[in-house]
Amino acid sequence: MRIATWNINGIKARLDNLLLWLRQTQPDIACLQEIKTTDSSFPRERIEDLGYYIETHGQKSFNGVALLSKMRPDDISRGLPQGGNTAEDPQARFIEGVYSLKGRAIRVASLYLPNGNPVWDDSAAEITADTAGISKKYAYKLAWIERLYHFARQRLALEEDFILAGDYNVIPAPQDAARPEQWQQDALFLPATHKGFRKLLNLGLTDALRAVSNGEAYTFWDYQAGAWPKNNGIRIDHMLLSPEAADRLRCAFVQKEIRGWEKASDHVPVWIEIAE
DNA sequence: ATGCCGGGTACGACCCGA
Repeated sequence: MRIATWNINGIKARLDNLLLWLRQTQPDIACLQEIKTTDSSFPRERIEDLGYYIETHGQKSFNGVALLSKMRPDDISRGLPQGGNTAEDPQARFIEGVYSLKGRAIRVASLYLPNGNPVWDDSAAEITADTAGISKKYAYKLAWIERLYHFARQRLALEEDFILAGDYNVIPAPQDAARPEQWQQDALFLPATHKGFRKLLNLGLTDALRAVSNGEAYTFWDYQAGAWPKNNGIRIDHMLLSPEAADRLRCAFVQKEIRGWEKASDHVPVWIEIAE
């Protein structure tokens, strides 16, 4: 079974690329991020014509995530639980599907973790020992990682195949950036960001790409400043696996060449193969 | 280079991304 994740940076602008990719790569489940549209405006027909079920959690203009799957999902949930806080998250960044694979349940989530920049600005958040002077955007990112931690801890207790896939906006280590010195003060690389990501991994999740290779595996190249021709990339799209899913991991790939396509997204797809 | 490109909104510039 092939499961993929791709931040497509706008479903309407990327529909032809998405259809071409679906035909070529044939993912059984595809996690999309930054669909940048509402559920009712999502262009369903040509994707359904390729044999995919579509589940979306969208909003107007920004964010938005989706799950495409060749099998019908048994259950779908939208939004990351707030953990004690009943307020709805106004940003559409999380959707989870439950699928049946030869009698087993497999849970796959598509997530778009907040960017968090600028880290320091005038809209200082609540002052605490850990967060003095940081922006509301960075505070939201750190809180979102903490919410994801609590969610993952609950899911891991089920001891099922569970895959957390998406755009994490986290560069895990210096080797995951062509120019790590450029990211030292960035929300994608700051110590507090790494601390949250490590806490998540330390629950027992496996970073699928790093489980199969220590080599260069960038997934994002900025549109600006010739980042793509210079290969000034970063690895920020990840697939984290429960121990049950990691046991079945066969391979993991980054489809780097797709960054060179006409009208490319600034992210490329990542996919894994899981033994059935 | 706190904005070099590109998408969305909506039709003139702004907001946003990483």
